[in-house]
Amino acid sequence: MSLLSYNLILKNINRFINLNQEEENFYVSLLTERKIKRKEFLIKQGQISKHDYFIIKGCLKVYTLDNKGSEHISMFAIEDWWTGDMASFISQQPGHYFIQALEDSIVLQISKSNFDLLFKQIPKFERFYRILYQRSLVSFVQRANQGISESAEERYLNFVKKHPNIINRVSQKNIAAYLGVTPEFLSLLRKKIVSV
Amino acid sequence: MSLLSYNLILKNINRFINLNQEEENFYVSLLTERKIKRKEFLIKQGQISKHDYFIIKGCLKVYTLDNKGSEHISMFAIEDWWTGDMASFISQQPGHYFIQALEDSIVLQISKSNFDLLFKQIPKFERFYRILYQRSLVSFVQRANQGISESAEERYLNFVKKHPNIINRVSQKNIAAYLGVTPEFLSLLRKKIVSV
DNA sequence: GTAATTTCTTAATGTACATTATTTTTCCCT
DNA sequence: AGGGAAAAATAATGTACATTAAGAAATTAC
Repeated sequence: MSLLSYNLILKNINRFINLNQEEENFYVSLLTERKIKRKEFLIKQGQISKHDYFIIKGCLKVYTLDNKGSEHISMFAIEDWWTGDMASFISQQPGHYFIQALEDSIVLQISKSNFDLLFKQIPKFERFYRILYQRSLVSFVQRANQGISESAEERYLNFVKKHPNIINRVSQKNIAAYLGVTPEFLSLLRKKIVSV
Repeated sequence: MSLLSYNLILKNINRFINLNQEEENFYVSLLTERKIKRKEFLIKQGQISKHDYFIIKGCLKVYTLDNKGSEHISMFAIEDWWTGDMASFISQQPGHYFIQALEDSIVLQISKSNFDLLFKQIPKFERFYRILYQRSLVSFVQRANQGISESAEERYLNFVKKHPNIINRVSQKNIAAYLGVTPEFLSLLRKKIVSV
């Protein structure tokens, strides 16, 4: 595991809790680095999710396929973000999500058993995840409401404003699958927006 | 604070962590009981949310008004559930949500300062909230996806299956505002479903 | 560097749901 | 218990977005 990876994840964690040198060493010992090429999968629908992931470099999408076979992206994960199929990881039951790399990527992963061990050995991590989940909840509640209350055009404009960096890295087809519209309709929206 | 309230919230907490007698006493000392009549508000949009709530009895709705003035319900809170405007409560900034009683209700509330104190005095509560938030996240991620990927009819049928008890207590107008459709369209859906 | 794929655009037609208005039913209040 | 208010049903018309199909542009792969 490279020094770069090590620094990035510890800096992420140190936003909320302070670890001493010994704790840092122990924590890092629970992680493994994994390289994944564009189009490869971290997990697939139906599998039990064995790991939780932190992105060091690259970009991935988390998505499901509905019964009609169409793709719904629930998040894009880029550098310094956490991702995974939480429901499957926690329950160790088959999951509903695919996680696929959109660019060659590097992630750090922690296994379920090491995740459990972590809380036993360094209870401070309860606090870290309490705060991390709390913040995630705030944005998911917001997104759940937006999904229901806003038009596709509003959702697109909000996404552009909030994640300009992602817009430039990800195809419109994927943006459409995130917004919950067809690529054709997104194309139409963009044309309309530009012409205004 | 009644013995009934006391037992219900401690039982809820003991699902995830074990408190000794002293800890239970301290925890309960941080709470206050509040009665609220049908149609009254716990919090209103624009206010800073001073408390987090646990429902002892009754039923409330958490909702926003969008810029067109229409109502979007993000959850119904009933007995043995937690609720609040988490974003506002945590940040102590003005919030976006209303919480209104649909029936005469009794809640236990904890203030922001007591919430902070709780983590200092009984760090086990980090674990409790870590697990609570983890579980909420799992269901919100699911709801965010359903909001985007399913038709109104599918969302209605899922809601009926998942929360049959709530269906019977809450008006169709409110169910419609939760599902993100008009009451007129929900009425049409129900007619169609019954006739099948 | 060029063929092969994939992505993006444009346009015609179709459908899920909104809006508005009216009537009927249920519920609430004193 | 009865009058008033809110909720629910029904129906006509309108709109946001889907679907299908075809061609143009951009990327990928060998």
